[in-house]
Amino acid sequence: MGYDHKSIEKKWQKVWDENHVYEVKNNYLKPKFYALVEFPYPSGQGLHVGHPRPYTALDIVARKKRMQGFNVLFPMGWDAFGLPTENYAIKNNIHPGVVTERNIRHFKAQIKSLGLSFDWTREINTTDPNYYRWTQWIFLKLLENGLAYKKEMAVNWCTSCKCVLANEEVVNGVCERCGSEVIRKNKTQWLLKITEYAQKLIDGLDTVDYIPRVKTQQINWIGKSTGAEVDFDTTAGDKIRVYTTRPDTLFGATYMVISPEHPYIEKWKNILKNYDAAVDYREKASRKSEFERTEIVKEKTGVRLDGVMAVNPVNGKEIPVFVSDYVLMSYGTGAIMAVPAHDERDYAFAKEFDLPIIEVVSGGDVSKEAFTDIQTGTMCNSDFLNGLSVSDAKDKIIEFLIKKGIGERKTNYKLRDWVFSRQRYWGEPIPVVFCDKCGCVPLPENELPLTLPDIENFEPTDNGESPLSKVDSWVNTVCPRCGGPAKRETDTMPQWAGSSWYFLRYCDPDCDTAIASPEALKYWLPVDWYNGGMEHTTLHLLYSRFWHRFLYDIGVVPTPEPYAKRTSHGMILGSNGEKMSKSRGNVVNPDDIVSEYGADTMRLYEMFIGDFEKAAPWSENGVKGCRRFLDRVEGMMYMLSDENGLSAELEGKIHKTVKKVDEDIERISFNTAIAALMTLLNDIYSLKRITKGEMRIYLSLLTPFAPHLAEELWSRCGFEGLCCQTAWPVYDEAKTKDSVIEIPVQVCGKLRSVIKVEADSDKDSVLEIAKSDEKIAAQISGKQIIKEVYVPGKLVNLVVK
RNA sequence: GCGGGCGUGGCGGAACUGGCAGACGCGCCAGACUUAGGAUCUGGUGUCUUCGACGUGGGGGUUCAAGUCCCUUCGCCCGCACCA
Repeated sequence: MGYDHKSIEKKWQKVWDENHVYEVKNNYLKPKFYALVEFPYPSGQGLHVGHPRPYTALDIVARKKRMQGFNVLFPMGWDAFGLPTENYAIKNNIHPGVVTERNIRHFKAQIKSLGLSFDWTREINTTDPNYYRWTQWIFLKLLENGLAYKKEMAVNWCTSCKCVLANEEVVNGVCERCGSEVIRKNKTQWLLKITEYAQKLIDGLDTVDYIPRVKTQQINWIGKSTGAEVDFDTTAGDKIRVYTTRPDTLFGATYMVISPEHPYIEKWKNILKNYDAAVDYREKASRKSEFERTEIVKEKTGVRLDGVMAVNPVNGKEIPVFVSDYVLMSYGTGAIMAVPAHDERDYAFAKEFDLPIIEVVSGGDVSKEAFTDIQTGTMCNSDFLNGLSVSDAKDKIIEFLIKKGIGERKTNYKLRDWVFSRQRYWGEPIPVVFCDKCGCVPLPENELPLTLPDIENFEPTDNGESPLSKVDSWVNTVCPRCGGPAKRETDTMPQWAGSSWYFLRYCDPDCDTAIASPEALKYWLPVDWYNGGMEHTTLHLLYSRFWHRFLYDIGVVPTPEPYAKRTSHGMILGSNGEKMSKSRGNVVNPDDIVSEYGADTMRLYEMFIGDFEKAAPWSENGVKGCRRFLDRVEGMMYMLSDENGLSAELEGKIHKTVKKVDEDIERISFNTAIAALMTLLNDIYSLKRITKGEMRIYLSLLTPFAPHLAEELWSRCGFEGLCCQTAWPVYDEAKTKDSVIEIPVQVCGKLRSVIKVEADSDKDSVLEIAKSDEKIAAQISGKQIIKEVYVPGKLVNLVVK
């Protein structure tokens, strides 16, 4: 039963292709609209039902904007470097390039079957040397501007992937990709100074339209805090600097804590009576993985350094110095002043080690717990700060510290620099060489792209070197500066490199003189609407904003921010409400749905499934319901009259529906837009008649959601041109309003009746009609009306006694 | 612990600035057409003690009026997690 989706969908996809209807030219005279979805990683598993959800959503937006006369850029490509492909290649002994090509072919066929209006002439692939040439170019620019550097550091090391991970890639102490244990390991790594952009990345959020949870998550991740750095003298005759957000509590500092990795342990080697214990503690801490170290939050451990004391600069008191792993070397100065009365961690530590707790902000009960409220407290036991509020005390103490030359204001960020090296084969080679004479030398731009050598064995080495290190002919080269022998960098870039700027390449994908021509960038940027997963908020989204802002600062791109608007879709779960996975056996293959019900049904269902931003469980019955709707749409063909105008019965409803669908698409409410189309269809079915004029509008509204069927019916109605190229319907606000409206009438807030009134009636006449209504009269008879409420066009409420 | 979000029929979910709670779809019930129905069409469908009352996790409040605002409490999801 129903229409033949297979032949219809194939037929119209061919027509669209042959007529190049979705291809877009850089026509700088037309108003532009740039709609973007995150390009997929072409995995071996093929398309997941989760992929079409954001794709269809922005396809609807793109189609609507196109119909509204915009020059719409809606591109697609492949984020194709990455570990799973490489691991698959190792296991099956196939070149990752071959695997990638095969996966892309499969993905592309699947995506194409959905009838998405991507401009495939702009398809890009991050593993294409003509693409990664420019990824490498951006790296050289970062290097040139001092934003890329090499450093030996403790890194997150995935024991299974044998590879370094960025902080953002470690989730609950395990590798985000494979779930294996992540340990700390010292390695020399490339890093990018994203921290230098921390403030710009926060400030930029004020200028863009992102859904609030994306903004707050980025702000929290960057983690700005303000306070002061303060120098404490020590009995060793040197100074130790701490960072604190609460300089106001300085009088309450009763001990100091330094991180186990703090260099002063070595510096004080000869004066410490328990140096061995400190070193032992440091060893133990270093052997803990990140996971273990953060898991044991309950108990505080540490070692008191014997032989050295710090001196509180405001009262001259000597206070003990501890080593504890609750202080991190990588944040602030790696040392803190501990104020147990007003910090929960210090409080717990002080209780554990039986240290004095001195209240310096009154308002709480420090014998029970730390008092951390900065709004209500008043300073006490603090000499010249006594009686001040916390914020006034902060200003005053900082002034004091500055005057004495023992401290200054300081802002810190939790954000760390981006670890940019990966010891793997399948990534962009980092375009630098190491020369004995000249050190690290960047490749000249005209030597880009530095292509990956074709190799046989992609197995990572056990010593943590990239597989590239085994290719002597590639590694050994000449120094571009002195011509002497040099060795290439063998680490490659992380997967996030190629995706940090791909939206720029779409603007001008074949440009071979720049990442894209300045004209194209000026025209298309910023991306008007970018949709993607929440899981990329602190990874891809932040990284790409960083690169973009950098490119703006050096004059390569015309806008400080890459994306004007960011939305995010929810996950599609299995029908049991759990995440889809092979092990749970609840996976739905999009190909099966397209084959059995058609692409239009698939699209419609994923848009109708629920709130676009929330997770929603799959329901085969829901799919069937959407297919039933489309069959009923097709059924309208048998009710078609020859009239061209709008019938009196439907005119108002049609204008309302146009308005509703239009507005709902803009506010990401696709499910209610579809509901409006269903309601209108039900109205048409009750009339059993539809005019050609009505059909024309109906199909125009439907085509962004179900483009194949809309196109088919458009042609069967004999309408000119293509449905997807027709103008988006315009509604008349006046016609969305009814002349006679229904007004609910309440008595004492309880609904008692509904009356019909002229829409422009005044308060008195509405109240009169209401009171004369039979049911209302019965309710109010013999009672005194003490209040009459009329909300124009909404309701009447009579309060009686 | 901190930050963000959520809690509405049997289910997915509507309800935009407080103004008819439950749109639309699924499921279910009844009827029609049928040899048949897991197809289609038509009608019904929040709950109950059904001319009425009660209903948006629980309790309290503001208001003529509360799913929506305020306080409080319980439960769930997501993010961060010793960041001084």
